[in-house]
Amino acid sequence: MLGEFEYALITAAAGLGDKAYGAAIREEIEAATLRKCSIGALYTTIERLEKKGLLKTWMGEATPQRGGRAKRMVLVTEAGELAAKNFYDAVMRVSLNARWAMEKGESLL
Amino acid sequence: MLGEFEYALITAAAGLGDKAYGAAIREEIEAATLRKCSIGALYTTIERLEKKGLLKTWMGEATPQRGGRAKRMVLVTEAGELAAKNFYDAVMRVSLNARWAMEKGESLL
DNA sequence: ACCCTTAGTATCACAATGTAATTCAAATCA
DNA sequence: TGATTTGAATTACATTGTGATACTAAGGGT
Repeated sequence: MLGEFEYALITAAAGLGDKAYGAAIREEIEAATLRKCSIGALYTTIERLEKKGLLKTWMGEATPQRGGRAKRMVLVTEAGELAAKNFYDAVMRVSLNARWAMEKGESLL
Repeated sequence: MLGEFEYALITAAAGLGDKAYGAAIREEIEAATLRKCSIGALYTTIERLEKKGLLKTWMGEATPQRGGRAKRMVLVTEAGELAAKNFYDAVMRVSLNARWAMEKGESLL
């Protein structure tokens, strides 16, 4: 099963589409999470997810701008999307009947 | 931050109210999760959560039925509920805009 | 030409979490 | 008494999460 950070990373990458690369993903995560995302967490996790086949990555070209170093581009694979969906569904299922999950009077059936 | 299993455990215990003890929680988790919950996962996690003040536990009386051994009763503390809520909210926030989280045409705003 | 700043990636070591396997305890029932 | 049943505890190891630190290359200013 995915961990919470892994889930956040996949979701961020998926949202960025073809603009997904390390640093951008990091910003996404911080925005969505409201917490710092350390460099170590980022690249270590990217590597692990790639090893599991949930991401595919490759080095892009360096861009012609100050500091424009080559980027590690990231693509979420089918397996990656599926894993994310499973994580999400699992949390939803567990949260049925949880007080903190019931807002707006939804009965969640 | 809580892990996913920790979240499931707190949620199960909260749902069981004053009937929350090791074995019952385990069944809850398996039902909600659709996956096996090993004994080790259970008690190790209970212990860790208690150490962090998210749960309180104590030994109950042995019940007068075959094998009715004393139970370790579990109560979710305020801090525990808060942590669970935070986990849930974090997942929700991260999942805004995620394709797999948008069902029923909700725009999620 | 040289150094500073900037955008990025890479790695290591360790902490926190997740899980299986195995053992122990106490109570009934035959 | 001893087999059966409910339930808890321990051990050891795998997986995830994270901070600290280092590295690389480009542009800009002087």
